[in-house]
Amino acid sequence: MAQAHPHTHSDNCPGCAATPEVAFARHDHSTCADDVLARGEALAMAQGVKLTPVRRRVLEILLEEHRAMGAYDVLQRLAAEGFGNQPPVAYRALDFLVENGLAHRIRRLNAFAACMHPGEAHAPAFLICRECNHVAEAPAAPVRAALDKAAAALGFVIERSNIEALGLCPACRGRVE
Amino acid sequence: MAQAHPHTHSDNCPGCAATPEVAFARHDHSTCADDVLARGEALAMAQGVKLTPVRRRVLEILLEEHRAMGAYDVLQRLAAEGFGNQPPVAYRALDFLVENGLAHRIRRLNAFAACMHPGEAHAPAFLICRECNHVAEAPAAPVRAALDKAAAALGFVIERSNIEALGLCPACRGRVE
DNA sequence: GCTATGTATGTTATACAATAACATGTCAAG
DNA sequence: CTTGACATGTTATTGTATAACATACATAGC
Repeated sequence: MAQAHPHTHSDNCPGCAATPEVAFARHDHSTCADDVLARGEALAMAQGVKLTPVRRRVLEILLEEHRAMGAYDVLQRLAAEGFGNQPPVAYRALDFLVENGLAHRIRRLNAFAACMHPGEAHAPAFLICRECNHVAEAPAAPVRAALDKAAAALGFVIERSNIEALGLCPACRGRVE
Repeated sequence: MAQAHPHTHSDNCPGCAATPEVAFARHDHSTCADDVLARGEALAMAQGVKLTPVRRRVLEILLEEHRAMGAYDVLQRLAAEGFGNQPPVAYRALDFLVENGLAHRIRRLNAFAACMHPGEAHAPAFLICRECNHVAEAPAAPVRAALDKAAAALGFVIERSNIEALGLCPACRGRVE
């Protein structure tokens, strides 16, 4: 199921920013998805938590859809497949994935997206295109470092962070302006 | 009305981070509030937009309460003072303030807080204490710079950004752990 | 094997957040 | 004085998230 769309899809790839070059470029996403899912399983195993059927399926859905999805979007797909069809089912699975670094919550969109490079220590920054709504997960270690520094100056210790930006992706910048 | 609580309040000051020293420290907030309100008016004037009664009152409320407030909290206070008591009234005023740099939206909390240094070019980062729920607006120009750089590497142009962090403020760090 | 315990899932109901759509009012430019 | 732009008021609805409780399922210990 991981290779749900083994095509080189024509949309921009919202989450794949393993390398800057692919972030907003066209590429075969099935490879990313398979890889991420495999790493997710390994990671869960290593952390002693369980990637149960619902949780795994939610991760797969996020990878298949390959975009930021609302909890209710996910829920709809779960329900169609015989899983529970009440909000908590989706929220619990999504929270689990976020908690364990397999997905991210994008608050600006009230949405969730699969983490495209789980396990790797990373402080993700999300770049949201206001035109096409695609989301890229940018490597932002330096951003996080700067943030830690700013917090430290106030004696504040950061445990989790959300770094999100709204703007124009390369494609849309060319198209609309 | 700006000097609503002319006391040296004992809570930590959630928004005042004009200088790192005051961010989480005790201080007389009335000065900050008056100053901010005055600057807000000047700013609105300069930008050719109007700080109408509702909008002004919302800003005052945010300054008085001196914490991140939900739209419905603000609405409740507006209603008590004879302004409209329907959600759009609060949301419109809040959106206006955010749009014009007089307030910030803290998505993690579904809340809004007065900007403590309007006009100054700044990319605010919010430090949210998970214990006392206080919010500090940290100066984060370097963070924003790093973020711009990361985005630029992907050809993405940032227009607006939200940088939020959850953790422990100095006071709570001492108290709970 | 059997039972106790923790964890995951299912379900009901509700709380909380935000916006669509439309009506009314207000003010200043023409 | 009318028009147009913008602000406000109001109704209704939609969207997002969680509390609280019931049930199932695994597995560690007896």
